[in-house]
Formats: sequence, C-alpha cells, structure tokens
Amino acid sequence: MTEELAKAYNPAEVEQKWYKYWEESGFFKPNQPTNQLTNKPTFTIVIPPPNITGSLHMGHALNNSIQDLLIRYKRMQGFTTLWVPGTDHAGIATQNVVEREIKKEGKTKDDLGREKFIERVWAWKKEYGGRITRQLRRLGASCDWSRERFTMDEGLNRAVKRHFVQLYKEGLIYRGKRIINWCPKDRTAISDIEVTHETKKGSLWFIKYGPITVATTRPETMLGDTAIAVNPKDERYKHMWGKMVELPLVGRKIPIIKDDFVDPSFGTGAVKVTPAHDPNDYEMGMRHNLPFINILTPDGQITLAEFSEEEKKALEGIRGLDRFKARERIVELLQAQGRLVKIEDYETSIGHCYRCNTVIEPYLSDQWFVKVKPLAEQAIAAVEEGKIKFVPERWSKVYLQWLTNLRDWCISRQLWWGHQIPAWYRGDEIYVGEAPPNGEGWTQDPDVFDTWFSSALWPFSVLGWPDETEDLKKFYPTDVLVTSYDIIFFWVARMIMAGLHFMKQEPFHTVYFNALVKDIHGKKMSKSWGNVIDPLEVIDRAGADALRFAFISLIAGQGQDVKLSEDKITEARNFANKIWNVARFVLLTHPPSPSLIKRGGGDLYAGGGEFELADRWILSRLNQTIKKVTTEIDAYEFGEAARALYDFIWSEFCDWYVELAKIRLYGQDEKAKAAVQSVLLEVLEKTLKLLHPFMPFITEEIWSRVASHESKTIMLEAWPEMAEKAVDPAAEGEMERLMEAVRAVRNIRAEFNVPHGSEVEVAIVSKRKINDQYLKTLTKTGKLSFVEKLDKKPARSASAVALEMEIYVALAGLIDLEKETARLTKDKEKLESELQKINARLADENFLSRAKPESVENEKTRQQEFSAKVKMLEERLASLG
RNA sequence: GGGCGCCUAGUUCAGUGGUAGAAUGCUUCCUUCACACGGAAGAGGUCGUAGGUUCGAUCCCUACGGCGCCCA
Repeated sequence: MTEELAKAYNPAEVEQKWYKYWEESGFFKPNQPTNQLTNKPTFTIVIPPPNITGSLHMGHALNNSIQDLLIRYKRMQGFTTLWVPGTDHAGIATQNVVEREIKKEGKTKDDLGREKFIERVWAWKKEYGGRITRQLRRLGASCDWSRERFTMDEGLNRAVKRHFVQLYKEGLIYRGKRIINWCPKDRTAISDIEVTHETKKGSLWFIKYGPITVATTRPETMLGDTAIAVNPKDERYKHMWGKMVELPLVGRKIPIIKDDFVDPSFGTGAVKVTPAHDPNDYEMGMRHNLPFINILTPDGQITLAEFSEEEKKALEGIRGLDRFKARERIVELLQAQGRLVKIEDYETSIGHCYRCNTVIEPYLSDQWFVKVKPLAEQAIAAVEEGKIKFVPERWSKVYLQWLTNLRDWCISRQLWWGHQIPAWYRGDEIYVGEAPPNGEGWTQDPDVFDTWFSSALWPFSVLGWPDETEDLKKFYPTDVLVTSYDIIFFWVARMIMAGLHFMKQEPFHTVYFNALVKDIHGKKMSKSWGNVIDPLEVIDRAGADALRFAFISLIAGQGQDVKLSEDKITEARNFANKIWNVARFVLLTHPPSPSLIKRGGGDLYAGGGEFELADRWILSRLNQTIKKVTTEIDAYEFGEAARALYDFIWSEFCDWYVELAKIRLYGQDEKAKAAVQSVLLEVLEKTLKLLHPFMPFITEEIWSRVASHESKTIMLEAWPEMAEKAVDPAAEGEMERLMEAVRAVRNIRAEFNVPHGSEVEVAIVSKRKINDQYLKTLTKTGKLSFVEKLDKKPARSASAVALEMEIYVALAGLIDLEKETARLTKDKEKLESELQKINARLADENFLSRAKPESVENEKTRQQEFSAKVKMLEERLASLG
C-alpha cells in the first residue's frame, strides 16, 4: 500500500534517489528491453561537451534540459536512444587555471617544464574535471555515462591525428608564415573568430614623414614601417611616387608606393605601411616585396632584434616597453621633434581575445592552417539542399554567409595543454604522420591544436572513429544537435565540414539552436554584473524539475533569448506542487480494493457505461492534449508543448474535473465512484507520462506510488498516443455551456456579496438543459429550475446572459437595483459596441462580396448571438424600471 | 558600413488576416477534508509611430523611432 504523500512536494528528498536508481539500473543505455521489442530506429544526440574547467551555468542548464527532453521523449516512443556525454579539454582555459594554481606555489609553468606541467593538468582534471558531469546528473540528464568521452582521451587523440594527417596528405593543411591574431597575454595565436571586435574611441595621429604626412591609429608600429602608400588615383601625391623618405626616429629610408587599397579620404590619403603588424599592410608588403620587420616580443613589448646597430642605439629608450607605453613614448618623441602635425578623435574597431579580453596583436609567425574553402563548399551544400535543417531556420542564413566568406583557419596554438601537432622537423625537412618518424634528429612541433580542431570530430570520434566500431555503424549519423547559436561558427560549421569530409555523411539532420539565457532585464548573466543565478542553487531550493520546466516554458518559437526570473522559477515550482497535490488527491481517494479501479483494455474509451459528461469531456481534452504535446515536440516547439500541459493540468484537470469528480467520489454510489476513479487515474497516468520528459523526477516519484501498475520506471513507459474516439466535441460543447453558466452565477454571487456559505436559487432560461448537479455543486445553488421560455421576469434577481442562456439568480434582500442596472448596462454597452462593428461589416458590400464565405457566415451567426443577448439585456433593464 | 532580431496588460512574455491571452503583481472575497506553492470574482491593453496592401491589419509590406545581437 502506498504511504501517504506529504502535503507539499519536496524535491530535495527524492531527486538524487531517483537519479541513482536510473543510472544504476542502466536505463540510460540504448538497448532497453522495451525498445528491442519494437525494433524502432536509433535516436542519437551527442552533448556539446562542456569545458572541464567550467561549472554548470544557466546556459548549460537550458541546453541540457532540451536535450534530455528530446532523449526521454524518443526513448518513451521506443527508439533505441543514445545520448553521449563528455567534456572538452579547453586548451587555453584549462592551461590558465593550472598556471594560476602553480603560481600560488610561486612557480611558473616554465619552472616545471612541459612534461611536469602536463602531469599537473591531468592531476587537476582528475580532481576537478568531473564536477560538471556530476552537476549534469543533478539536472536529471539521462546520458549514457558508460560512453562518456573526453576530447583528450586516447581514442580522441588518435582521431585528431588522423584528422590532421589526412587533411595534410590531401593538401588541405599547410604551414606558413602569416599574419595571425596574437594574444600577448596567453602568448598564442588565435583564429579569426576568436577575436571579438569592439568599437572604441581612439585617436588619429598625423605624423610628418619628411615631405609627406601620414595618418595612423597606431603610431607605435612606425618602428616597423617599410613604406608609405598612396592611392594611384590620388593626384595629390603623383609627384612623390617612388621617392624615398626618412622614417622618423629610426632613420631608415623607405619608399612611397602606390596601392589601390589606400583610401584617399582617410586622413591625408597617405598611410604608413607596417607589413609585420597589420593584415592589410601585410598584403601590401607581399604585393610590393617590402621587408617585414617584427618589432614586438610574444608578450607585446618592443624588441629591436631585427634592427641595425645604429637604429638600436637611436631607439634605446624604447626597447622593452609595453606596446601601449611605447605608443605614449613615441608620440612624445615625435612631438619633441616637431613631427606631430595634429591629433584627431577617431572611432576605431579594436580586436580583443575572446577568452581574456586582451587587445590582440596582428603578428607575423609560423603557423598551421586549414584550407577551408573546399570543405566549406560541401558544408554549404548540405544546408542549402536541406540535408541539414536549422531550427530556427534563420540561423542558416548566418551560417551560409559566414561559410561563403571564410579565410583559412589557423589551427596551431602556442600552448602546452592540448593535442600536440604530429609534425616533426629536422633541418628543412618536415614529417607529418600519426606516429613519430624513424631516424635520428627529429623534433616534434611544440605547438598544440586549437581545441575546436578536435571538437569538430566529436559526433564520430565519440563513437570510436577512426576505428570502425559497432557504435559508429549503429549511431552515426546522429540525429539532432542541440547547441547555442554563439558557437555556430566555432563548432557547428566545423562539425559539418569534418563530418562530410571524413564520414561522407552529415553528422546530424537537425541543429536546434537554443536561446541564450539572460537575466530579467535582458542582460547577459555574468559574474561582474552580479546578476548570475546559479542553477545548482535553484535545484537545491526549487528542484531540478522546476528549473527545467521554467526554462522549457519560456522557450518561444523564434528562439528569442530566454529571460530567466525568480518569478518564473517560483511559477514552475508551484506547478510541481500542483501536480503533486492532484496526484495526492487521486491516490488518497483510491477505493479500499485496488482491483476495483484496475482498468481493463480500452473500457474508458468504449463509451457508455458509468461514464458521464465530465468524464467524456476530460478524456476528450486529455487526448487532444496528447496530440498537441506530441505535435509540438516534433516541431521543436517545446515552449508550446509545456504551456499546453500546464494549461491542461491546472485549468482543466484540477480546476474543473477534480471539482466535478468530488460529487461522485464523496457520494454513495460505488459504481459511479469506481468510474470516476478510473478516469482520474487514467488522466493522472497519461499526464505523468507526457510530463516526464519535462519533469523527470516528480513524475517518477508519483509514478512509483501509483499502485495500479508494476512498472519499474516511468522512463521506459510507452509515450501516450491519442485515442481518436475519445475526442468528443459534443461533450466539450456541453461543458462549455456549463462553465459559462457557472462563471455567470459565481460572478453574480461575488458582485452582490452573497455570503460565502449561503445557497442561492437559480433559474435558467434556455432551450437546452445543463447538468444541474454540476452547476449546483460548483455555485452553491440550492434550487435550480429550467424553463424554455419566461413570461414574466423574476423579481429581486440578478441576471446574466451566457451563450444562449438567460440566467437569473434570486437575491431576495441582497439585490441592489441600482447596482444591477449599472452592471447590466455595462454588459450591454460592451456587447452593443461589438454588435455595431458586426453590423457595419455585414452592411458593407465589399465585405459581402470579397470576404471568404465562411467569414460572412460566421459574422451572421455572431450578429444573431449578439443581438439576442442585447435584446435580453434590454428587456431585463426595462423590467427593472 | 552590411545583416538579423525585438517593441502586445504595471512587469515578464505567448499569440493570431476578422472576437487579444498567460503568469505575476494589484483590488475584493474564501482557511470548505488535493493544494494558501491554493480557490473564486474583478480591474487593467488606441498590440512602438506613420504610411501602404486588403472588404478588413496587432499580424503582411515600406519608412521612421527605440532596444539588443552578429559580421566587417
């Protein structure tokens, strides 16, 4: 027998218990007994691997709530369901964390040396790397943990090597000295998309280079100038073409060159050219065969290493200065020499490192690159041809536009933590291979790969690639990728490229972009803003189900950012409590013998029997809700599905059906009681199943207490299917009339302050009766009479019109004629104004001839309804005097 | 500079070519044996502004204003 349920739902007591049970029972694994029977196809999701340095934030919570929703839904539908979890080694982030840690011990990574340092990182990973996966369990994520992967584990390392070596052999990877984005703080190259641009107020300095004045936003780079450029169409400088001028401070002689790139309207129309420190100047340098002079150390200080002895002497005071200090100093020196013509305010876009926000430096260095164009072409086609669908669709435009204008991808990073590049050098020789080369004297490239170079392989590397494993055969391609749109370029595009290239098949057929989570004012949650809500704190306080439901019900169709508020979480927690209590009601009102309510076959939907209006109505509504929820989930409209469930459970099941069920439940008729109990149980059970993907814990907890089944878990129950024959428009229409009548009587009771406990007498004028027992119970009506027609209006009554009913509530001493008149007049005015609109419409020739016939019909019906109501109200008002 | 999204009740948000919804807050009533994390009733909106398309626009189109994001 079930133990009694607490009055309020306490998630903290049950959640962890159930998760442990599910995981230990192996329910998260793909081959469940139920779906082996049905032999349905696979449904696979790979998790966007969170960084091992991270802890669960709201973005993860939303993203994983959606994945778990899909996985649980498909699992219940009988698919062979696999959700592969894992974590990302997050090169820069992790290295920074461990560097900070050893700094506390007064050491740097160079003190330890590469090997020891990497050992420290692994030790750190062992200790802290599992935090986020434990937190995912708190959320209820039903991943198959036996298949958990890490982007640095042995198998994935082989995958990355294969990736690199194969692309190299195909000529899609090359090494070269190019201008890349350099982060002086992390002291590594980063790719173009790892740079975020911010428009900032700066200055434009006008500097005299002998006879010509140039304008620049970066005066400090002048040390590396090797030319001055003007536009060939710019007549102003025609006489200077090819002349040499002296570079201020340095004394070097540099030429004045012509190049189309120069914008004559910028500054003076003449610009300094620093090929080693600006991407555009680099291009010019290549075009005009200019020297490339590097003036910066890897951490952004001035170096004179490539300068002549004489120049070094002249610039002694600048050597070793930080780039921003150097800028100040150089401007001072130029000013002192009378070279500074003027300074203008200037807005300019400055690139920052997306990890540490340091101003990045265009920097000339040897790096490895992927030629992405051939890969991108396939990736573009896959989306254009609809082989991969984006939800919401508008993201495909962003994706396509980016892929169309793609530059080569710099994949080498000057870090220690990561997959070391499988390339070896001996003198001028280069060897690229999965295993080290034979022979003496080879040194491996010290650099590692961009973390995203390994993430790109995720959908197949986690399944065993490059080996041809059973998992790979069975689960690739995966089905849906759920991720947030901010990594559409970093990850999504690259997975598609890699998947198509190596597996010859799209890695997934659908990409669902979840929204970003913002605070209530639409601001990004960040520690510095102090507006962060911690998901674990919410889970502790309100339960994982509440957090999940809050998120899912906030999702709008077009992928608007989700603004999470305390109120929304409270609402979801209250909803959980509502479900708990309706279950409590159903279970507490079980009859003594469970066999009485044990339903056989499809009795409930066979019609007839002991079932009455309310039963037919709620079963009709239930089945339409089943259909609605199923359709919406299939359409990735998770918010709509959640709202449909919320409304059904709260407004229809709890507010109406349960109240009506009490009549029979607390009555004497045992057969009627059994009937209503079976309906209650049916609705409860089906509702729990529908809710399970949204709120896994509470549904399991309640399920375990429902005594009428022997199932081990709700997780593996079959997803409900709509019973077509339960849909009953007649019952719904009748209930609608009842509800309208009940609302009308309740309204009158409230308006006239009828004491709470006292009964009223109601007369209804209508051609069709409504269920009098229902109305009496729901409105505390003592005597209820129906008449088809009324000769004399009842005195001392308040009245209302609802649908095609006239409703009179006898009020005896309570009636206040003035108030009643005012009330009815207000109603009448409202109806009249609407009726006027309808009349005008129907008097309009254009409307009659051009509108759809059904619209015209509809308006005619409404005209009749409204005028009938207005007429009733007029008569009533007249009778009141 | 190019592109995208948003503007609906006090607030946070759904939604629809014809009749505007929820939650919360507010007002009033109710501790009746599922639930006060509750129930009932009510007030509250010229659907950003201006044009256009249409018989009819909150919805479609254009411009403008405001907010936000992405790319260069």
